[in-house]
Amino acid sequence: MRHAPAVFSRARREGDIIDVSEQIVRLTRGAAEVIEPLELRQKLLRGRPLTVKLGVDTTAPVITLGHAVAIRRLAAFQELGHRAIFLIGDETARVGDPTGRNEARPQLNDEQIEESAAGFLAQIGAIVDLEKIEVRRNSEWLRQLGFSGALQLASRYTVARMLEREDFNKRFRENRPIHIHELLYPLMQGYDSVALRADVELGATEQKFNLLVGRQLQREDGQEPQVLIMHPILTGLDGEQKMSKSVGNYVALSDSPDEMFGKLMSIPDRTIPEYVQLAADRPEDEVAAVRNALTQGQGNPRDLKAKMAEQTVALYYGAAAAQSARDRFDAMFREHAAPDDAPEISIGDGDPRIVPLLVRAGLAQSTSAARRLVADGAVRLGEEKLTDPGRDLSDLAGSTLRVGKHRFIKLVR
RNA sequence: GGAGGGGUACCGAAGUGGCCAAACGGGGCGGUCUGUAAAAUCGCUGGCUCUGCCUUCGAUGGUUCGAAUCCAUCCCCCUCCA
Repeated sequence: MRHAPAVFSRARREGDIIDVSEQIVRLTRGAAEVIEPLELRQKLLRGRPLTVKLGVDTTAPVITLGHAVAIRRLAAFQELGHRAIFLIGDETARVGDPTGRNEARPQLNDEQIEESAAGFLAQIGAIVDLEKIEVRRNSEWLRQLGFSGALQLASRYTVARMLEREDFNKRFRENRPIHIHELLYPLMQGYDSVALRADVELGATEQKFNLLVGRQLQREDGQEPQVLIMHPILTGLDGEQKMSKSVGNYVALSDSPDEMFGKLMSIPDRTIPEYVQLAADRPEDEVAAVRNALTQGQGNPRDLKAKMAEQTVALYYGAAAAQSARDRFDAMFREHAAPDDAPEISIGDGDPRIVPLLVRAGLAQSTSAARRLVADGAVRLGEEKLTDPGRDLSDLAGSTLRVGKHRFIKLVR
């Protein structure tokens, strides 16, 4: 992102003095598009806190690093002393946002909505200080609107303009159903910005249409239109589809440091810069440095990836935990060393033969599966593969077996 | 309201009387290799007292020496027309 030369207007926040240009760099880090950058500068130059709104789909049961991208940006505003509003679309959840879907989302009842919102807030505590952030619900104003108010809102937009939106357009062309209430969704979201008198709205690039509706409605209401800061959509671990729970290519904020680190190490090399930017949330010059190193073949991509993974884990668990997750990963996957805390299984507790023992240890779901593991050569004692399914392990008390790439059990009497 | 299409293993999808524990693809697991839980490549992927036996193809009941495949009833999805 490029900006005009530094303007020396200053905002005073929590004892720090941060000039506007520096603020812009921090607030738009990782952004794909800002509408309009100049307006953002003007708003900041006034030196008063901006009202920033992030609407979230709190119905997601698991918060991923993908969700975290936007939330981190909201946190950045809050840290700089702005008024950060986390907007729960409780009323819109009753409608079902069609964005990014090819069909209508299910409509939820109040109980489901509150339950998922509570779960959502509990998970994002690692990113934002919930004490300092304002949590609002759009039912506050949407319910007061009433039917006539809704009609008035609906009269501000035409069907043709709504159909400009790609997903609606596609469904319309393909003769697939578009429910009338779905057409109202962008208006509801836009009206949220009017009701909050938002200066800035954050959202993913796929939200652009809805975000722009907010600008228009504010203009019609006589307000200064909000600035849109849109972030890219984080690619999932598979390097193909966007990160989501349903695809299964995700890292959850609730993942342990080890899980988080390991999952991040599985991304394809070409997505490393994207992750440095959006997952590790590093500044633009660092992202550029990584991108250069990769294209010019400097250094091992593996090491760049490990650094990114460590930085990302550190955001949620701190530097020490991230470092030790990295150490454990190296020990387990590079050196194939047994961890100190390998689970123990008692040979004496039942059949001492290898097949039933694997089942008892939970390393195979059935006797048949255990037989397959043994036949495949997945079970080894040091360098020796144990391939006899009838092998009696009574004499091996005290040794550690490795099963597959990274599972270990310690045999005890 | 009318007409039609479909429900098969974790998912998608073949199979329409025996050669079917059920092709193929994905996913998962494992071997080799490696820079990693990447890529590539090979193998496995219902259960068991495992060269054999038992259970499975929406549900139930039939026909048959024999059924995922035929018949009956029921349950559930979808499309088109109105």
